[in-house]
Amino acid sequence: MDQSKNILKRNGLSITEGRKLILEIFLQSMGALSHADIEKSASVSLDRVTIYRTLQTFVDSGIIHQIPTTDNTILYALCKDSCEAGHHHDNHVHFICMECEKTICMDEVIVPKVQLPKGFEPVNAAMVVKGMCSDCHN
Amino acid sequence: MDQSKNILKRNGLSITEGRKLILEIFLQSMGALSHADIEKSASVSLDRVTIYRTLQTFVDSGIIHQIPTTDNTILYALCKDSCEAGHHHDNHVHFICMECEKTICMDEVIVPKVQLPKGFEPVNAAMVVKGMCSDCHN
DNA sequence: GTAACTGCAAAATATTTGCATCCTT
DNA sequence: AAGGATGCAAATATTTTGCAGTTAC
Repeated sequence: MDQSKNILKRNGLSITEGRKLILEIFLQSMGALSHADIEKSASVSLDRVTIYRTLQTFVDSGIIHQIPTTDNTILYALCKDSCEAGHHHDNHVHFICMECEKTICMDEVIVPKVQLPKGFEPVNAAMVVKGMCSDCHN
Repeated sequence: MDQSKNILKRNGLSITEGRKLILEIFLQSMGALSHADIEKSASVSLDRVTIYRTLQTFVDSGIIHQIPTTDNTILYALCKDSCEAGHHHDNHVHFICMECEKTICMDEVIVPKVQLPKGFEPVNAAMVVKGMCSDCHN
C-alpha cells in the first residue's frame, strides 16, 4: 500500500523519510511543483539542501522530470511509469494556468512532432502551453 | 544604418549606450542569450543591474522574448518584427543543442496547435526541442 | 559494518531595491 | 528642465559545497 516506498524500491533508491515525504507530496499534488512549493508543503521540516539533493536524485533516477519555465525556477512533476533512469519519456504537454498559476501535466496530450530544418536531429521535445485552466475558465 | 537605434526608436524607448550595446549583442549573436552570456559578451563594462533592467524593458516592449529552460536561467532572443508590446508572437520552436549547448530560434518552424482537454483555453504555447544541431551533427 | 543520506554551517551565485547622479529628449 | 536610465551599495534570495553525525541495508 505504500506507493512511495514502491517507487523508491523500483528505482533502486534507499528508502528514507525525506524521500518518502517528498514523493508523497508529488503523489498528492497531481501537478508540477517547484523547490519552494515542496518546502512549503512539507509537514515536517525538511532541510532545504535535502530537497535540492532529493529532487536531483529523482530526476537522475527518472522518477520526476523537469518542466521548463521562463521565470528562473524549475518545475518538477512525476513521470509516468514508462520513464527509466537517464531516459525520460516526458513527452506530454504541460499547461500553466495564468489565473491560478498552477501547472498541470497533460499526460494524455503528447507533444506533436515537428519538421526541423535539415541537419537537426531531435532527441526530445517539451511543450508548455499557457492559458486558462478548466477550473478558472468559466 | 544604425539598426539597434531604429529598434529602440520604433519601440518608443530612449536611446542609450547600454541599450544599444545589448541590442547589438543580440543582433550579432543570432541565438538565444542568458543574462550571463550578455555580461560576458559586453565589450565595455555593463553593470549587472543595468542588464537585468534592460532585459526586462526589452521583454515588456516586445523586442526580445523569453525562452523556457530547465536550468534556472532564462534565455532571451530577439523577436521578429511582428512582435508588439505586451503581445508577443514568439510562436516558433526553439532548439537546444546538447553538444554545443547553443539555443537556436527556428523562426520558420511554428509551434503546432494541440488539442487540449475540455475547458482549457490556450493563450500561447512554447516548444523547446533538444538534440543535435546541424553544426554538431555530422 | 559500510555506504549512503541528512542536517547544519558557510560559501558562492543570483536577483532585487533604494538612492544619488547622469543622460536623453 | 524633467523624466527616465544608470551605477553603486546593500539587502534578499537561491544554490552549492564540506563535513560530521545518523540511518538504511
